[in-house]
Amino acid sequence: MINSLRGMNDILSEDYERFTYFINTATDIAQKYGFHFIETPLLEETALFKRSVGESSDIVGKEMYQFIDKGQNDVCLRPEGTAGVVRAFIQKKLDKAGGIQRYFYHGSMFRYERPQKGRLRQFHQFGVESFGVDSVYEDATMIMMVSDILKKLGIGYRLQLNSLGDNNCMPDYRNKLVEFVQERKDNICEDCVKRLETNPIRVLDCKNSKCQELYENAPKLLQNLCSACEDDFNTLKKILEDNGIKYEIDTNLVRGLDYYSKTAFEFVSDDIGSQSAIAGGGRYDRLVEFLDGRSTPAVGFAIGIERLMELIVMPEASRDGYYIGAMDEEAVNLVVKLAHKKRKSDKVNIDYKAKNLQKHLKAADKVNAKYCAVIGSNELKDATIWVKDLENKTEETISLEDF
RNA sequence: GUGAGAUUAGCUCAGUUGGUUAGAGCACUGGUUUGUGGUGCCGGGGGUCGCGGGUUCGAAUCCCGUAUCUCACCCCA
Repeated sequence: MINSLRGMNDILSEDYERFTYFINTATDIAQKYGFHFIETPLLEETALFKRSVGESSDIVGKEMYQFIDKGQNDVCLRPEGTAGVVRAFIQKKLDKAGGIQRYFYHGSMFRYERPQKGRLRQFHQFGVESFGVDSVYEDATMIMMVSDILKKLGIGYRLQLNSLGDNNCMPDYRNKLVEFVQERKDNICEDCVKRLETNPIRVLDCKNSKCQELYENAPKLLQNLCSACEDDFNTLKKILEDNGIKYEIDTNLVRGLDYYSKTAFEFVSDDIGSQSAIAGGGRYDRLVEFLDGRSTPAVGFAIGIERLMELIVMPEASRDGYYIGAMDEEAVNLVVKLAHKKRKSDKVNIDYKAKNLQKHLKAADKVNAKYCAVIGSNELKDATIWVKDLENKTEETISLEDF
């Protein structure tokens, strides 16, 4: 027997219902915010992710499904969605077109990791990218959108906020931090020593409690912002407060992808185990330029669908459509014909075997049909059909023409 | 990549110190006082006990390997 690969799941039945319910509600909300769907390839040139996500990140460094294709191209399955959308944005010359472009997408992402709760090798994200708006109102709008989606799905969350600064203040801050950490180099963990070289900001995010103790008095990002960044951050907080969205400031929140600047946010759930980040995003004003486009401000977020699955509160399934059955072998043909006709307007389940009434009612109940319609020898005789409303428990026998 | 625990019927799980044809509930299916469901009664099918080796007269049970799942670390959605 051949099984699916490690960390790659089939989605069917109830899971699929949940999955599509999520996609539908998220899509609906994104469209209400004025976003348009975009689909980008699952396979991209490896260089795209090396440049955007960053070679120092774990995602690119050790988690990519990367290979050389038959044309000797270095390609990989996308590990995240933003890079592809930005690539498309530039390729279609929308950066030159100016104005505002807003997109949403959903689809499979691939990371070669050890699977655990809330983490798969092929997983699904729903994401949104907005180009051409430098106002912090857009950042707030992103957060409101995630909040709307989660609320609509009945999911509780905590919102964590931080500002990563911009080209103006970040380099200075980074130097300060490096200096601070260098002085304590002998006592920090191996990973942090590495981070010092590759991406020093990430030491803040280190899970090692000894390191965290040492960094407690480290210079804080938020206290080293330039006035423009600080103003924006304060405005953002104000907008969120005005719109009734609670947040926590987390000065150590560092997004794992290199392209973020200024606003960074993460939605976390306390109900799903250790992989608690259910959505994350922020501003990435430098990325378009970095990928050879004309400098364009941008913000976005992504939601991890699998992590939400068990948290989604599904609306109650109501009875729907018809179940049609025959009690007489001779009526089966007729039943098939009726189902074909009825399916033009309603959902119809049908049984091809003649059975007694009790069996049909049970079967109709099982598929959650609203009506159970049955033809037996009596009905066959006078060209009628017996229809029972399973919800209201009423029944009637009507002519086939009226059915 | 590291660590821990699992893997027996479609699903959830029993299986006593290794000992005859491996069980239950649910699901599926058939019958039922001859046409009324979600909540009756009686019956039936379905498992090479994850896979591959080994120990033994004998292995679901003990040992080794391997795959997958789960949880955690790391990282992230």
